Amino acid sequence: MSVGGSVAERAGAWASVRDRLRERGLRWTPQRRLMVDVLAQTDGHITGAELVERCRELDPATIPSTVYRTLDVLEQLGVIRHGHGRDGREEFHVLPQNEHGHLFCSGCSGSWDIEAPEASPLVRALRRQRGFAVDLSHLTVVGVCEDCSSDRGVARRS
Amino acid sequence: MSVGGSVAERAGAWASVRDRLRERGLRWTPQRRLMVDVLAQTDGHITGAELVERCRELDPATIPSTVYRTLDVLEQLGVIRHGHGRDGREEFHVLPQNEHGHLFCSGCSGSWDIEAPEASPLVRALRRQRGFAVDLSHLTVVGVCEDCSSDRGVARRS
DNA sequence: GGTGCAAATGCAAGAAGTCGCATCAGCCAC
DNA sequence: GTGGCTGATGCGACTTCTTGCATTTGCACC
Ligand SMILES: [Mn+2]
Ligand SMILES: [Mn+2]
Ligand SMILES: [Zn+2]
Ligand SMILES: [Zn+2]
Repeated sequence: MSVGGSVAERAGAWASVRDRLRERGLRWTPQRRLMVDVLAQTDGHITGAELVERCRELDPATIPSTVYRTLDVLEQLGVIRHGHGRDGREEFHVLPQNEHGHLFCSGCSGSWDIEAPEASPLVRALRRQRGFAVDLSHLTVVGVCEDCSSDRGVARRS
Repeated sequence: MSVGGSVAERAGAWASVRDRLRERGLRWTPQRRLMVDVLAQTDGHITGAELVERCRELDPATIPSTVYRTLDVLEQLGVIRHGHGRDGREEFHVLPQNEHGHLFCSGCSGSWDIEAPEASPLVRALRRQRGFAVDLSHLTVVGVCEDCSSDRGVARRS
């Protein structure tokens, strides 16, 4: 399930989490409420460890295993989606306005978003050749950026 | 540095590791010799944890931190290259005959290789638009395969 | 064959999760 | 409001990997 881009839709998505859980026979607990509060104030990306930390600031009794399990549930609801950062660790896209992947340079550690139009050559090729539907949020491409390859990855430009 | 595809080139690449280390002022130790022996008998992919285990079978005194540090060194020599598996953990391509990425279905847990021709639409688009050189060995694409999307990801076909 | 320096190792502590299990508590029915 | 079912939490053990530091050892040079 995807979430729309307007401010109202974003606010609505968070407000509806409680009801969406109950519809599925799942429960609305103080721990989940805290996590949703923190996520609603988060823009862009967050790792599990970062979320544990931010929840602990508000409630020091926060338990990591509960946070990680709830992240799984929230992803099933479609309110967050994970990709993988430079080191392969999961990073959650929090209500992404526009679905995107990530591009990392292994030379300079730079990173850029990959928007849908840029990914479409791959997405279309896999769809046509295999009927495979690529998850763009989950796409992480690594390589060497233009600056780093002309620098040979080491020298500083003048 | 990339390694060729013939049997002779593969054997040669392993045999030259000792000299390639020394050229760089690095050392050839019993621990490194063991790891190279194990890797030379490995086809395809291996994780750090798997390599630790296989080294321990031959030398129970094997220490994980030594293995992980040596994997970094061997990757710098170009004799292995890492990508990321389904869970984001590093997986090392051991003397890959043909460089390839991986495609994972999140519905059925299926996986397939992505060979260069299939990746070339993405590789060319990023090269043209950004001058970015994609590392195909490092590419992991996740999504839903044809069977899983026609099944709605759950039903069994008749 | 010794010597010395820098690289590598072993070890221990810690980070980031994951999992099983006993206990707790949301929530639906009454 | 109470009770009870079942899902969620807390907790502890474990996995996989990382890092700092003291100690060891490869190897270039003589
Ligand atoms: Mn990587
Ligand atoms: Mn993933
Ligand atoms: Zn760069
Ligand atoms: Zn599938």
